[in-house]
Amino acid sequence: MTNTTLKLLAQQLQLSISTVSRALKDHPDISTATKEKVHALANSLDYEPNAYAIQLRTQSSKIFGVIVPAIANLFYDSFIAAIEEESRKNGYALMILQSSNNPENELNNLKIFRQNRVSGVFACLSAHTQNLEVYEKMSERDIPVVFFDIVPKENKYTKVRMADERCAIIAAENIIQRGSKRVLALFGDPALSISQKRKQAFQQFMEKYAPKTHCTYVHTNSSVEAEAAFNKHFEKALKFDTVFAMTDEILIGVMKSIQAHNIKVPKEIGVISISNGFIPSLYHPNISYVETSGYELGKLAFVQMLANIKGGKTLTELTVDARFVEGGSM
Amino acid sequence: MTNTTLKLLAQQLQLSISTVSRALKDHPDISTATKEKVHALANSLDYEPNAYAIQLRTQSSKIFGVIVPAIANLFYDSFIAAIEEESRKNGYALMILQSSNNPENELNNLKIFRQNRVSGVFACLSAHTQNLEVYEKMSERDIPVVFFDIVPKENKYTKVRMADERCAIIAAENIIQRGSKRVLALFGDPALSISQKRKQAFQQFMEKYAPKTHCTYVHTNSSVEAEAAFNKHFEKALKFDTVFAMTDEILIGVMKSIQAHNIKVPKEIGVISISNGFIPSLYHPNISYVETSGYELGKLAFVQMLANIKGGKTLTELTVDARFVEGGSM
DNA sequence: TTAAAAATTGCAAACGTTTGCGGTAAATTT
DNA sequence: AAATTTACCGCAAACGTTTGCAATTTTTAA
Repeated sequence: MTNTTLKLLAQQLQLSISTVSRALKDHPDISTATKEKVHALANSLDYEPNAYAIQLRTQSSKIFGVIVPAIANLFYDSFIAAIEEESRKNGYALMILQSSNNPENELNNLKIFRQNRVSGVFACLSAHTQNLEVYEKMSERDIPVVFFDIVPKENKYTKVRMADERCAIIAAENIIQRGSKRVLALFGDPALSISQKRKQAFQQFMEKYAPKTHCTYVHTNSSVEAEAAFNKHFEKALKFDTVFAMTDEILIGVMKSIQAHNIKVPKEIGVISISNGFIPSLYHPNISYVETSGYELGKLAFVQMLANIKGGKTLTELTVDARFVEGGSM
Repeated sequence: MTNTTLKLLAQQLQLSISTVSRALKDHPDISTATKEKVHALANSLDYEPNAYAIQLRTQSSKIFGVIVPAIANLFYDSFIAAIEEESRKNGYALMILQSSNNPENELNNLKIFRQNRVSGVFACLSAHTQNLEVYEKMSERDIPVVFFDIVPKENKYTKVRMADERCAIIAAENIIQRGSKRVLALFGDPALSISQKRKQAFQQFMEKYAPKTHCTYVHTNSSVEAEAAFNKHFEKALKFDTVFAMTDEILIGVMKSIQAHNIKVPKEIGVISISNGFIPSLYHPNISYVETSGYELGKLAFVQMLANIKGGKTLTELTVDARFVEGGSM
């Protein structure tokens, strides 16, 4: 079956295409009588405007592009869920592509976005992206880019991210409040700025406000590494009374070891992490964590995007605040 | 900056638009000399074909639509990851929308897909969708639909799903092999055909091959309910030696209770579930499970889609096979 | 040398919209 | 009754491609 077009409607109604077009969008030039006729026929014939023709004519699509390292990720998928919701409300659709942390894919994805003339793109840099030229190219094309989570350092870009330092500090506060004497603090890939920021803030805070507390800092790249690290340090005579996990991945490794050794939480050891809340809720007792909500971040990013589109450029770095969520592990 | 178009290239090269167009796609009619010239200029001017113009002209977009109940879901996001990979390989992009299990959203999403003239849609029915007219409308428009996971009953549709009965039977086999005497079997929403299928297959198999084993069947709708159900049944005098969880959600509830009571797995109780593997890997020992891979399902769905597009209609129901993955919980 | 074949390139229509502008008929004002 | 305003509608160009066909030039064959 061939799609119904304005032309078809016009023919059947003995009207011009322009009249039909205007009638469908309630243009004041058109009489109510014809408007009704047009709407009636359009409905019965299931008229659906051709988005491509519209975009070609108006030079503006109603599509946003999104680049994430991986969709299958507890943080990013809640981010995506958030902007998807907002997009729908605002009449946009989403085109989602994953970089798999591969700069080459990132390039290709951007290309697809350009070819589809997206109205804007939400981008999370892949881990080791150095070259930001591609993103410059987007700006030249007047396609706004909102960076999120993993963002470039230069402040000529629009970006939203978690308040990483605050997260680390909130965690440290709670550790101090617990009266911890020996803590094992596990961080992620040391090459990532997110690991650096969190560790630095954490360490500074601890040294300043609890200089007597003994902290051991370890970097791990996976949950398996985290498990091994915890095991190694745990089996030494000096036992930790608290463990801090910078990410869900690390927490998972830690908890496996804790379960394996049948260590009592929080009696024998306190556990605290930074998370969006899903993983901490899987254990008994629930793990206390500092919340970093991908969902909130998504909402914020969307606001930024809209501001960018409507009011020209707005170059700011916004962060979404963190809050402590009490589980039962401290 | 204005986008470079064929017209622009043509002007600069003193060639016709058609020649430039053909040169860029290596049409044999064009001499190598001009081809080179055209490519050179196109490169230096960063020419990107306008996807909308192409689609308008050729009446075929290179976009697939995907509808899932929720993106933030361990199963669906691996499904999405799979078709995203394949799509990229085949020059397609993805437009992903979530229904939030709301038939109204589902309708709107389909509309967006139609307006964007997607080449095909992958659809997972929302839980209580009854009216399949909308999908008929897609077919009328020659837009193939591949259903996945939650699929319609009628077999005039193309669908891929997990081998639900097989999953349940594999689980039952392992339970029997363990020599279980009393098992608690937890299933999901009884309204969903997936729950029905799994339960029926499980029950039949058990009754046939282990009639003496005492099975208690319970339906729960959330992980909290599952936890409560496990608690309730556990606290009765008659203890279970094995528990079966139909989904990750249920497994999560069960495991919380198990941790809370500090029950030893697998010594005091055996645990087995149906899962894609992520959740079972969070516990120590890893939970044994029957694998249902969203990733595999995605690959399969994509093959079906391509077949549909290339070779006209192929109405079949394909299932991806299940396999048992040994953890340490049985 | 001339006719025919092959190699190149260009013309123009079409895809389905939107929109500035001009035109006609009806309604209102003088 | 003439002049002016208002209400309604259509023409035609444009967005950036693709593609059948015709036109031109070059090569080959006779």
